Amino acid sequence: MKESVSGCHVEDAIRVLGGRWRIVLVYSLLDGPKRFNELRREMPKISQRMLTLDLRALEAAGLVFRTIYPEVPVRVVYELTQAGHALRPLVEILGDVGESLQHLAPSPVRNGAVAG
Amino acid sequence: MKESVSGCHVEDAIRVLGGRWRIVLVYSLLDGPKRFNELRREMPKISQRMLTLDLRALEAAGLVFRTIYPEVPVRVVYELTQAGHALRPLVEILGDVGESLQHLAPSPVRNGAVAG
DNA sequence: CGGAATCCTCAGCGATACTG
DNA sequence: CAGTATCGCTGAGGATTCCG
Repeated sequence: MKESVSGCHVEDAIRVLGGRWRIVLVYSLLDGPKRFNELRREMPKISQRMLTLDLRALEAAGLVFRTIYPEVPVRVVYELTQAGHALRPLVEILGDVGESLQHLAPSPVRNGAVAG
Repeated sequence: MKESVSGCHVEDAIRVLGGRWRIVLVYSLLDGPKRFNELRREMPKISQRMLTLDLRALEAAGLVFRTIYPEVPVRVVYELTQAGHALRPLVEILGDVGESLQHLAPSPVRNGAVAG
C-alpha cells in the first residue's frame, strides 16, 4: 500500500539522519560496537558535543543501543540496533554516490541550455 | 581500489546532497522533467529562494539539466541528467528507511542499558 | 513565469571549560 | 572515560520585494 517512493517518507528519513555526522556515525558503527573515544578517534573532526548529541538522537530513533559498564573508569559501548544495521545498504549506496560525484566535477557537456 | 564503504565518500555525498530539500528535489524529478512552478506545487513548503538555490547547486553538481524556452512567458524545464537518474536507488532506499523509522517510534525494548 | 536581491532568524555546529 | 554546561558563530533557510 505504498507507491514505490513516498516523498513524505524521504523527508522523514532526512529529519532523522540529516546533519553532517549522523550517517557517518552509523557508518562507523557498521563494523561493530565501539566506545565513545573510539568513535572520536575515527571521526577526528567531530566535536565531543556533537558526537554526544547525535548519538543521543540515533538512540532516540531506535537505531543505536547504548550500554554502560559501571567500572572504573566507566566504559560505555555503542552499537547499532537491528534497525540500525538495516541502514547498511543506504550507507553503502551513499558511499558509491559520493565516489561518482567526484569524477563528475568536470561536467560532461556543460549545463544550461537555451532551446527554441 | 576502494574498501567497500569509504567514510570520506559518504561525507562527500552529504556535502552535495545534504540540506532539507535537495534529495526531495531529486525525488520529485525522478518521474520526468518539470517546470519551476510545477516543482513548487509539489513541494509546497520550500521557499522560492531555496528552490532556486538548490536547483542551481544540483545543476553545478551535474545532476540536473536546465533548459530555457524563450517564449512569452518564458518556460524553464528541469530534468535529471544521467548521473541524476543514477540517484534513484538512493532515493528509494531513503524512502523505505523513512517508512520503517515511523513504526520504530515505539521502541522495542527501551534503549539504554546498564550492564555489569 | 521564473527568477534575483535584500534582509532577517534560528538551529546546527564548534570551542572551551568543568565534572562524576 | 565519558560526558554536561555555556557561549558564540555562521550559514542554511524563510519572508518579502522587485524585475525582464
